Amino acid sequence: MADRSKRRPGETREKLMNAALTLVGKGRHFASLGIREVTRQAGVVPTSFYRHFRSMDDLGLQLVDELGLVLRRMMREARANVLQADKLIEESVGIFVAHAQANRSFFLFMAQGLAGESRAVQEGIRSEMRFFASELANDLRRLRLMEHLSDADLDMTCDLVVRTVAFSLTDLLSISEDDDYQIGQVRKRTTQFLQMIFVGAGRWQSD
Amino acid sequence: MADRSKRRPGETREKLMNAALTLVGKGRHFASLGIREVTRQAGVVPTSFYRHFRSMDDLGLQLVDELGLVLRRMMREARANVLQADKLIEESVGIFVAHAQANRSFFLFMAQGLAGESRAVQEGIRSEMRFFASELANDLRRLRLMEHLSDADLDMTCDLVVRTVAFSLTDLLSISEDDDYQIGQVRKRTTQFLQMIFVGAGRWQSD
DNA sequence: CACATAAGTGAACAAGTGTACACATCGTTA
DNA sequence: TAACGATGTGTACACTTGTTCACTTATGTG
Repeated sequence: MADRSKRRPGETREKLMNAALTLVGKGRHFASLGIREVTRQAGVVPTSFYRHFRSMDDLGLQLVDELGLVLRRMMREARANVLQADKLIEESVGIFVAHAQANRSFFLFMAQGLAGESRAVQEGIRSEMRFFASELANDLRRLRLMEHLSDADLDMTCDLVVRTVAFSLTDLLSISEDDDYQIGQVRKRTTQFLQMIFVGAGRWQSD
Repeated sequence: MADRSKRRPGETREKLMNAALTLVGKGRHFASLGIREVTRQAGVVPTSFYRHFRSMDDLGLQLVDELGLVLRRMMREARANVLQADKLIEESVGIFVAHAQANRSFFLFMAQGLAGESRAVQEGIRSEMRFFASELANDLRRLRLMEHLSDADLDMTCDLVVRTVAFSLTDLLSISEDDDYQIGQVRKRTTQFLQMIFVGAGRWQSD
């Protein structure tokens, strides 16, 4: 009757995950979403939900996995575009901001999840951030930057950088999607933050 | 019948706000709380809710106001106890951690609200953080610290400091309330972050 | 092709939800 | 004391919610 097209495997699963993201993108908080609401948004009958997810928390966990892919794509692009260490910070922040705009709902979900309801989602996001930080540390080593820092101190620095950027996310996501002026402000300020951190790291010595 | 005691003005109002905080303290997300749920936890009939709040968002806003008081108390204590600039950072972080532990639910609410559902609550918390940062800038000026920084750069630094501390909140709140070792780790790491930032600020020069 | 399995559907139910209304009770002020 | 406004209560209604069950339909493998 309503099957106007053949069934693609995993299609409904995607539809459900996208539906959740869409609702988050519309300003809703993930923790307040219900199964029926999501299925409705996806144009699917409530029962279908259980074919793919055990609960909303489960859906959240699978979203975290996809979030990981988004972050990896972002890193790859950053590595490709940031060739010389000259404008390193400025360009990286630019790429980050661009990705945050392009995948707004995803990053909203991430920001929400950090203080979210599900312990598992929280831990998943935290883990993605740790991975991101460790990759950043690798890159800095590869570029022969901050060579005077011990491994532990470099990790600490990268952790601080990632946190700072993550916090900028909440700024970015709380302003209008196409307020270019404000977006520019956030980018500028974030760049300054990172510059200050790296100045500190440059002079850092363990005691 | 059930009025075993005389009515104190605003008693139910407090009970409702405390109930919401209690639920948040138990791991629930504020955005997922319902009116009935809160009134049940408060031991009050659902209708009473409307005598004090227009909606859940409204309750959230009033919680933000109280949060402001908590923060101000914390600042006052910090100012009283941090006499010499010597161990300034370490002691301040200590006081912060202690307050976060003592008012766990409040700070949980704050961390949630930063990426929360209600625009108004979000803005309220953001505003509290701005105030906090500006007070910090005042204190640093008063202590004759970072005198080489322009007002704008000092503001920027303090903003970064407050963000960093706020992010540590999510670390702190995601670990067990009485895992003293982990708490110590967070305190240590946060202290390092701030030290690195201040090293950067010490060498900072506008360009 | 046949068949097992995965994916989607619709109806149903008990429980929970927000909100409205009319009424009771308290504290205060005239 | 009388009357009033603020606060608390009980009942009711129309929805929404999560989950279950039995059923149909598509897909891929032997």
